[in-house]
Amino acid sequence: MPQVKQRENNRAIDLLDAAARLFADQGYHRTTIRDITSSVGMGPGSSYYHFSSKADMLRAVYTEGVRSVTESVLARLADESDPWERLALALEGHIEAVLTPTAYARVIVSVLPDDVPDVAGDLRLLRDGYELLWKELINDLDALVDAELLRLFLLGAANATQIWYRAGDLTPSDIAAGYVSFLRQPLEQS
Amino acid sequence: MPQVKQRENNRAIDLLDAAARLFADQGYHRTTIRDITSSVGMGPGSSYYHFSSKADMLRAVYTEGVRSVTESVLARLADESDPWERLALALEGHIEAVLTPTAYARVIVSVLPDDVPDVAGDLRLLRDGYELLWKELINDLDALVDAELLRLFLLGAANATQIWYRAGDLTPSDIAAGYVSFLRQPLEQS
DNA sequence: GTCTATAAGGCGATAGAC
DNA sequence: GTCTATCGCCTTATAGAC
Repeated sequence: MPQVKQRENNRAIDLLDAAARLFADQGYHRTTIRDITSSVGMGPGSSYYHFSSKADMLRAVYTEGVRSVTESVLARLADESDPWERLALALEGHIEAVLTPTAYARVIVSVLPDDVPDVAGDLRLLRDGYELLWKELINDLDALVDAELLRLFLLGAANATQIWYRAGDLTPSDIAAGYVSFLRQPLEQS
Repeated sequence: MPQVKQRENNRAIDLLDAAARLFADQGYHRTTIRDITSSVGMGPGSSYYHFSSKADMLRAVYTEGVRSVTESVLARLADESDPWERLALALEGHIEAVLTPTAYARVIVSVLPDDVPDVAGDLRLLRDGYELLWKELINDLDALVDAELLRLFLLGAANATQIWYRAGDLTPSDIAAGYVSFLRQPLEQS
């Protein structure tokens, strides 16, 4: 399997950039190999020099998506030790990655593993690895609730931003701060 | 446009049942007309007597999905006046509809309007109508927060259950109760 | 109302020239 | 490494028999 060779002046990266954008914008099935190659000025058959199949391109996009969102979240956590502040920072990193037009991480939200049976197992493993990070963040809150349900609640809401968000309204940072405050403060007036 | 004729012994309904199930399970694009017709014992061309196109079937499924989830939510609200209890009941109705294998409402979550440009406008109108109900429910809380963001937060998390839920764990009712309690009570120990 | 056969086009992937 | 041409398959939708 011809993987992406870093550091080389490599057109494979151009292909992946285009694939990530198109997969996120149109979905995997509606995106054709011709869409991807033509958007980087290649002929229809040329992508097969770099990737063995369309599903192989998705796997490469997913891998880079998980790597970059993990890096982005961890970078924000470096200098913070308060668990609730850490949660807010992580959420900000996650939402920003999920909403940034050029970010590969968009695809790990918009394309579900089951959408592409050929590589579903690989995609699920990548997702699962990333979610370990979130299990830790939630556990560190020591909240007296079902930690797993809380994680699914928060991450579900965070990923759903991709469906309704349109630039110009709130910033990803506003959304993250709002979401954490919903949980942190009691909303009920008593 | 040959719409579904109620009260008649009509195989169109069999087709819609199959289409709803397949669209929700596999997505719209991966589901073929042959999948749908063969699962009700019809030949490939016969669906065109009842529906003018595949997108037309999706529109019919969406319409019934919105109608039934609205009905299900409103039924639960009939005898309750406390705004937080109403929210919990509505969420339970919504999540149950979104998770029940035979419910058409699954499709309004799993198939996004933009997935099918041909009928995207119609689908968006149907969704918007349903969301009015939720704007009311959230406003009635009189919570001192951005009501629109709170609605998107809660509904986003509720719809995301469809991705991770597997029967046998929690019930839809457990999930709804948990989600509302996360918002209602302060999670932070101070 | 449903069937079979087929039209018309798009798809992923391959082959061989350059 | 990229091109063009094409294979083989699958798709939605239509036509006409029954």
